[in-house]
Amino acid sequence: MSTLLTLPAKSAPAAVAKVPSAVTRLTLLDTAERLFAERGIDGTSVRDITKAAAANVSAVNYHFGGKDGLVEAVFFRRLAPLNDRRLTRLEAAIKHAGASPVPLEDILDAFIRPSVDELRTGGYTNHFLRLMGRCLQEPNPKLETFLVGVFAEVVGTFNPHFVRALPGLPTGELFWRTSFMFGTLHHALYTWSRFETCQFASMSGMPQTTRLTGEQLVRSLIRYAAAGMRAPFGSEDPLPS
Amino acid sequence: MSTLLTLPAKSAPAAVAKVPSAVTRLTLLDTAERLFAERGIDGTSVRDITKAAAANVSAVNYHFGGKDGLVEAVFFRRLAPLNDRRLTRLEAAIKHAGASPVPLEDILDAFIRPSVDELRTGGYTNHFLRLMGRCLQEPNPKLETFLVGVFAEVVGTFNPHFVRALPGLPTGELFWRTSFMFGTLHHALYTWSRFETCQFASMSGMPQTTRLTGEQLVRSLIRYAAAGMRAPFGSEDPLPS
DNA sequence: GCCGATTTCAAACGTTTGTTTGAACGGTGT
DNA sequence: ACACCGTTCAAACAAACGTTTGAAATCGGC
Repeated sequence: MSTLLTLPAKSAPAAVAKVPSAVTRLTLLDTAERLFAERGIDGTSVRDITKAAAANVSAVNYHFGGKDGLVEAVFFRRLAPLNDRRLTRLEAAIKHAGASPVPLEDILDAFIRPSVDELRTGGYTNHFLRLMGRCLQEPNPKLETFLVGVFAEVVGTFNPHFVRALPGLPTGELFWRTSFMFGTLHHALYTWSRFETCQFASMSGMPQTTRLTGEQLVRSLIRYAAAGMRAPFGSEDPLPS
Repeated sequence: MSTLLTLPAKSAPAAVAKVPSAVTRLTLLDTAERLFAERGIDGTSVRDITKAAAANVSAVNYHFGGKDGLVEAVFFRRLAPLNDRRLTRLEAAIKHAGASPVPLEDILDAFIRPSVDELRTGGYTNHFLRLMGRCLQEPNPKLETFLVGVFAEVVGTFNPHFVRALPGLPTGELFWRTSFMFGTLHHALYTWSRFETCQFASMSGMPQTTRLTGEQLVRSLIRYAAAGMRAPFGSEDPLPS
C-alpha cells in the first residue's frame, strides 16, 4: 500500500552505514525495468526477472515484498527524480521570466526535456524510456493510482503557467491540449527509444534521416507541441465532410 | 500465422447459408474486447472471458484456435473496416482537391475521424477505443507484426499526401511529426473513451467543460495536429537552457 | 425419426504463476 | 570462538494458466 520506499525489514536504528550490499536489489531493479519494457509487466514473471538477474526466486519477495512492490519500486526510482527535474526547470524558467508569463516554449522545455535528456544521461538505459511510453496504459490499477499521484503535483504546478502562456484558451480546451502533448511525448519516447529494432522503420521505406539525437527529439517535440497548443481556437471554417 | 479470419473447421463446401449461429463467437469477441481494454491482453485469461460470456472454457479454442487467434480476431474485426474508412475518406478528399494538393486538414480528417466517429456509430462500444489507444504498445509480438501489416497500407497511402501538403519539410522531420500525430490520436482516444471513470479528471480539479463530444474531439485533434505538423522548421532561436 | 455435422460441456491435462518455508551462508561485533 | 543479523538458496506450496479430450447436446436435411 503505502510502503513505497520502505526497505524490507532493516530495522531503522543506527541508520548511518546502511545499504550493506544492495547489489541484488539494484540488479533486480535494472533487469525488471528492462524486461517490463520489453514484455510488459503482466508478461514478465518473477522467475524471468530473477533468472536474468542471476538471483534466487525468493529475492523479489525478500527485497520488495512481492511483485507489486517491485513494480512500484521500478517506477518510483525513475519517476521521482524525473519530476523533480521538471519542477526545478520550471522554477528556473519562472525566475528567468520575472513578472511576465513564462514563454510556452520554456514551459514545454521544462516538461519535455527531462524525459528525453536527463533520464538518459544519468546512467539510465533506454529501457525506462520504453517503459515510460507504456506506463500510463499499463492495466495495473495499483500502479495507475500510484502514477496519478506522482504526476498530480507536476501537472498542478505546470497548469497555471500554461493558462498564462495561452490567454483566451478555454479551460476545457487547454486540458485536452495538455493531454495531447502528454500523448505526443509518450508515444515519441516509445518510438524513439526502440527505433533501432523498430518494425515501424520499414513501414514506408523510411530513410536513415529519421534517426534523431536526444536534443533533436526534444526540439522537434517542443516545436510540434508549442504550435499545436497555440493553434487558433474558435468556430473557424467548418471541416469538409 | 496467416490464419487471420479462417473459421475453425467448417469445411468450405455449400458456403451459401453459412454462419449458422455464431452467437457464441460474437459474444466472445465482444467480451474479449471489453476485458482486453480494461485489463490488457496478458491480464485477461480465457477463463475470465468465457466466464463473463457465459460460455465454456474450450469455446475459445474451438472458435478461434486459441487465445492468440482470439486476440487477432478482436483487432481484425475493428481495424479492417476502420482502415477502409480512412482510405475511402482520403480518396474522396483527393477527388475533391483535383490536381492541387489535398489540404492538410482534409488529410488529417480522413485519418482521425474514422477512429473517433465511425467506430462509435457502427454499434461499437467504447471498449475498442480504449483498446486502440493501447494496442500499439501491447507487448504481444505476433499482434505487433499483425498491426504493422494492417497499418502499413494506410501509412503508405497517406504519406505522399502529407509530403505534398507540407512542402519543404524534410523527410525525417515529417516522419516524426506523423508519429507525433499518431501518438496524439491514440492517447486522446484512450483518455477520452475512459473519461467517465478516469482518475485523471481529478488531477488538477478539472471542470466539467472537459467533456467533449466525438465531433468536438475530432476538431480539437485536427486543430492541434495540423498546427503541430505545420510548425516552422529550421534553425530558429535556440531554446534557453 | 433418424443421421451426420456442428456446437457445447465437464473434466482433466501439464505447465507456469506468485509466494512461502526453513535451512544454510557470510560477514561483524564482542 | 561465539552469537547475531542480513542475505541467499533449493524446495515446495496452492492457485491459475492455456489447452486437450471425449462424450453429450443441438441442429438441419432427408
